[in-house]
Amino acid sequence: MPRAGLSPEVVVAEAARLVDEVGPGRLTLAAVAQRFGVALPSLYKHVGGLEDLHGRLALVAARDLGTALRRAATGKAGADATTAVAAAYRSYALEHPGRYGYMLRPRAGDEEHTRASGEILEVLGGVLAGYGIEDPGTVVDAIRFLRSALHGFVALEISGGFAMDRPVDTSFEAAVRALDRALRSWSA
Amino acid sequence: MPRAGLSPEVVVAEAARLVDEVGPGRLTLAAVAQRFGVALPSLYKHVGGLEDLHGRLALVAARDLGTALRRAATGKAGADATTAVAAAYRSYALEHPGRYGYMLRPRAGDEEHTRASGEILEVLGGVLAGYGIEDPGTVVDAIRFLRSALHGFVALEISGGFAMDRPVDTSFEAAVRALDRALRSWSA
DNA sequence: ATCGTTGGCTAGGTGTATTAGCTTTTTGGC
DNA sequence: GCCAAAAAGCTAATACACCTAGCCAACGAT
Repeated sequence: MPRAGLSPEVVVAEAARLVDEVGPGRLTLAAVAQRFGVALPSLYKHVGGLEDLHGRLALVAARDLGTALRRAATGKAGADATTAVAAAYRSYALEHPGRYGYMLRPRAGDEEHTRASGEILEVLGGVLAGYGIEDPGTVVDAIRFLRSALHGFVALEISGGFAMDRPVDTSFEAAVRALDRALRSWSA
Repeated sequence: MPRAGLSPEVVVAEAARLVDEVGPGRLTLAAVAQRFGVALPSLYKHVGGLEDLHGRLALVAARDLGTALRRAATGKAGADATTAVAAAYRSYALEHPGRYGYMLRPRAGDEEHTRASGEILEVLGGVLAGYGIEDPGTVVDAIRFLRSALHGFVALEISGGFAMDRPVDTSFEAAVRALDRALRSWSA
């Protein structure tokens, strides 16, 4: 019985790769086990079950997206920052559609996920600072608006919701410009 | 063996009610059958299976949302139309979170769903007309932007993504105003 | 070398989806 | 009204998937 060298991290990473291929909702422990050439129950030595795995994917997605956004935002401000962060957001979601789909479904009371989400919000807040949006309440509104537009766009794109005959890239650029205008006039 | 009086419509309607209670992803044929006091396989006389049921829910959601938006938009233009349509969109999604979650996952090649989605897009296009956005390509971009923002907002709200300490209603109003500004300056 | 811990395994139970085939009810033509 | 055909329910059986329990081999520290 040679060992497969599993660990929680390895299992989650492979599950993330798998779910990006097959799509969210089609992730099964059976398939993950098969990838490792291991019997299904062996996975329970590393993760708590399917729900637990979902939650871990949510964490991975939130963390990775957060760092991607952070990278994209550094050294930029205003429209540049908006464009860069939006592009990074979309890239991550399109390259990792499976894990992205789990990002919003963390395990109940997952402190790490809360922190990872906070990182994302902080980056978005930083973008807003470049527009002079500072009032605490207003910042929350603007963050939610920005996040809604980005999430909505990529969610629709991933699910094939953009069927009309126009390049999605073009529409995304237009959306980013629209966001920029909305943020510039936020105080109005 | 008295009959239960099932039909495709009745089954789908009950499934829609159920999924709004338990949440998308927790819909099972077993639970639907139990609601009717009927054995599970009996459902197969009316729907083609779980996947088929999902697709039918997608159709119901798209149709009902479309008519709700149409009602909200009639007799309004500009910011009024935007506000009314946005409110109707959010209301439908919050009142029917389960079926809303299936709206974007129609059965492959579902012609009726395409038509129902077209109705939604048409209403949104009508809103844009009030802003003088007429160029065909530009209209598509604006529709996608509007839809992204609305979908993103309610998707985040339904999944509990708005955890910060500020009323979601307030943020939604701010988002609608931002959308209005972005649309007013669309040609810029 | 050994002993405890860890990481695999098999076996078994539960729940869901699905198909096959049977029976009863309803219905429609005569 | 009767009787055949269709429709709508059923039970039985299969196929997966998740999960738990408990066994045994491999590894690592002493």
